[in-house]
Amino acid sequence: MSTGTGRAPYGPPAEGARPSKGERTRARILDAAAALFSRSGFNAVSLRDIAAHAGLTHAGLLHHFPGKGRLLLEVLERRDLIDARELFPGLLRPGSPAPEPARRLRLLLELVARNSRTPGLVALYAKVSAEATDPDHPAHAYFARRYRYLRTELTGIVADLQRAAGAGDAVDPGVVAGQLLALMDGLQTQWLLEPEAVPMEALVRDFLDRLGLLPADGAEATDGLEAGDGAGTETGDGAEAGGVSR
Amino acid sequence: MSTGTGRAPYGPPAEGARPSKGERTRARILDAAAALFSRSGFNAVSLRDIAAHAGLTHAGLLHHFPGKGRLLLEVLERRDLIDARELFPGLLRPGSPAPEPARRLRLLLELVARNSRTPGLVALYAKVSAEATDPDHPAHAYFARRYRYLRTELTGIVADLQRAAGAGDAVDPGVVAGQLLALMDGLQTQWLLEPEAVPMEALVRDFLDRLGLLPADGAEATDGLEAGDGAGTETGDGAEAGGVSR
DNA sequence: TGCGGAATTAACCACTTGGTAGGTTTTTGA
DNA sequence: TCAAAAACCTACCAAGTGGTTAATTCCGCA
Repeated sequence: MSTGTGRAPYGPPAEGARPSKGERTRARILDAAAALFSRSGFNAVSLRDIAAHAGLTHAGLLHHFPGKGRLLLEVLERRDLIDARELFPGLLRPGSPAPEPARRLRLLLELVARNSRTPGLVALYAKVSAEATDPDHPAHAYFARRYRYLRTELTGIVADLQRAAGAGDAVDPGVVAGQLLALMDGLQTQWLLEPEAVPMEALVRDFLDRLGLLPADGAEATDGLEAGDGAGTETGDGAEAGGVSR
Repeated sequence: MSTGTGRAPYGPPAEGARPSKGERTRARILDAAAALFSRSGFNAVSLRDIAAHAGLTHAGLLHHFPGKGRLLLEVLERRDLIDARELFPGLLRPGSPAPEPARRLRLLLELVARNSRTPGLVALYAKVSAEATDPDHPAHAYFARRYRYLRTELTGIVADLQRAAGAGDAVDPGVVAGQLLALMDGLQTQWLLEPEAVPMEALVRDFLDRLGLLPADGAEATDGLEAGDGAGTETGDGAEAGGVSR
């Protein structure tokens, strides 16, 4: 969202300087696409809708993105960039200087909490990941890779937490990771249908607690919230979050 | 699937007699719609696709169903009818002669196992429930009602199981029910993307086991499988299952 | 056998879809 | 300042969308 991101199509962001007109439009288009995909999924949204939302023609939009599928992928990737910067550094840069387990757990819970406040992109990931189940879907490979990565990464976190808590390998960390990932996903669908009936964060926290993976607890749980969002600056009109659990 | 279901639109099925031509094509249309919705979701499938699959024109299809949304709802409802007949009798007939808890648990696990063998309708519920998150979606009310019902019903089952296992109320049955429902949902999305990497049934079973809700275990787990499908006779080309967890 | 209603169709409607072609305007950097 | 490049628009395309209408074919029953 907000200010400049990339300089040329798919290129790295320009750091200090004011973004060019093209860069600004590109960002506006991505914002609009994220908002509309969130509301109605991928298939039900037209390029003309998105373009109008961004203040240009759909032909103008296609000057910046080669096609609808590509646009979707860029929306998803940009979200990962903002959201998972800390939690799963390996998703972006394969060389992974992972933070310590306790911190990663806290970041994970913060993410769930943040999702609870932002239906928009939660809906994006929920809808598009379901659509992407179809092997022909433009984001199919993206989501398959994503889940594979998240499962293994989450397995590592769980194993670390078990070790830290002295809980041994009473339960297979891979199993717990798969369950945790599924839990977060499934809760989102329910929560989108009936927000007040599904306290996402509490349910995830309870799940972890029952496994003895939650530290001393207390009031330190969500402190430092919003601290990790960094350079993205979280402007945007629609919403945020959604990045990891879906 | 298979033979006759309703006599008139939305009417009860005719029992013994051979179904009329209209009833037969209606069933064929529902079969085709289920198969195609499963493959690509609701929005991405056209009435012409469905009609062609069923061997008629899309105008002919619209003689039997007043519109696309209605068709979707009937597909979903028919699935519930076949699938949840025993597990959640209250979904169909509000007067609920519920089976005993142990049996319901077994039925639940059987359902998960059956889902693991039938991607088609699992995909249907996964995709459509995600789409239906949108308040304007024709199936929105259906899914909201469905989840509400499943949560309370599952809460009852969990409470019964806790009582039967002597596990007291160590954990809130409502919490467990919500988690269980989410777990089953979330696993389906992952499983559809990468079937071999996600052993759905084992993960659900493990979750329940850790809560002490699984009985003695042993080989009796999936016996009597397929026993409960009853009059629907499970023909159809595409697949089955998917009914409850999504 | 014949008749009435159900089933089905071809043709059409107005509208939307993603994408392209070619020209015009605006930015940008020298 | 000025020209090249990037941005953007109008107009178009072929293909599809859900749905309607009016006519035809078929089925089932008397």
